[in-house]
Amino acid sequence: MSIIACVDLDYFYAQCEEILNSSIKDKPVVVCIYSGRGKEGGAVATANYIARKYGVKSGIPIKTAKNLLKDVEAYFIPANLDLYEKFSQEVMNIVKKYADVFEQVSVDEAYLDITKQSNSDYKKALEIMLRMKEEIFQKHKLTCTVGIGPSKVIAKIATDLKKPNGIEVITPEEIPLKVWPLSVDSLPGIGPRSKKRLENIGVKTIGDILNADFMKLVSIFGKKISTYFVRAAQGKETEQVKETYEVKQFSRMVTLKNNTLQFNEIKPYLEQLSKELSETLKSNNYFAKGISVMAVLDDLNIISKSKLADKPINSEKDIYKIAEPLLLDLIKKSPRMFRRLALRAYDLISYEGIESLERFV
DNA sequence: GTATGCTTTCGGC
DNA sequence: TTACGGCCGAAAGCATAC
Repeated sequence: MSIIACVDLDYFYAQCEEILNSSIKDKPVVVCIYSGRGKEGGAVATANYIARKYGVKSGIPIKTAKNLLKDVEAYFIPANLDLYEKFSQEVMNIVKKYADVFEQVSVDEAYLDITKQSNSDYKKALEIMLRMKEEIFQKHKLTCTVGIGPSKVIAKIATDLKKPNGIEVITPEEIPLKVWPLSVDSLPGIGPRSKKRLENIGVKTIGDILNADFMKLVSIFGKKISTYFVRAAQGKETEQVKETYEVKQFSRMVTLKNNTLQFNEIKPYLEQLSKELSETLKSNNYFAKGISVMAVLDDLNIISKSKLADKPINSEKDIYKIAEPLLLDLIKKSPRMFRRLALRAYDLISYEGIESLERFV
């Protein structure tokens, strides 16, 4: 039987800032991404748990956060993503050592297959993960939360139960007790929409999924998703921990100074994004075949248009040449003004891939 | 009808 | 009362080929 661990670095961006300046850590810390629109335009990336007690959380406008914290001393810090990336790499290098197979899924989260290390023994698995937590804290003064279970989904759910700075084991035998009473949206993949649809057929908890009429689930969600729900609820979904995590896309995004639908006003932003995206591709040794232009409208709805190039590209000029007609198309069909603009490169090919391709030509 | 591949939208962090 | 980032992966939606 597999034993999987999920490692989640606690309130990561804000914790990095606390480590950098320990004098702030007894106060609310809010890490912000400023848009450049007015002094306080922008959104909250994340906040420490003290700030969360006041209702501050990821995604809310910075102004809202300031209002929630107006009566207390609090720190609002602009995000320093490069710094967090560096912290992440150092910590993940420690985490890696404790895994048979290691998969990083985001800057602050990783899955570990620890079946062999633990000899399929949950008690041993707990000891190993406690040692890992200890090493991370000793070396970086950084806390994380670890969930351990028979599958990725159960490990993830275990993590969510003990945040922050916790550790939780859910053995297969404990799933009925610890997992089935939880609300359906504790299951990764079930958001507000699916939750509502499940509620309509009387399914409120994860355990309810297993008592529901399977054909009814299939009629609502289709066979594939319904099967996932059931397997995941049983702790029997078997998604593997994948060693190599290959990047699939790069994107760059900017908030316009003013909302507009004028091509002449938007053009300089597209040129800038083309330049930045080209630099990102080149510095990571990639070419892209697919280019997509995306606009966030003034009502925050998103429209996008994409196209495959005839050949892999990575120069600013080639990217812009594909992107400009896409932008003109979007402007033509947009029902509203643009607020933000993004440029994405997908269908990536690494330099090595190109070379091996050329050998066949 | 099903498989496949591409485009567009959604949602997590 | 409102206020609103910048990424990413993948699902959903759609077209085409057999």
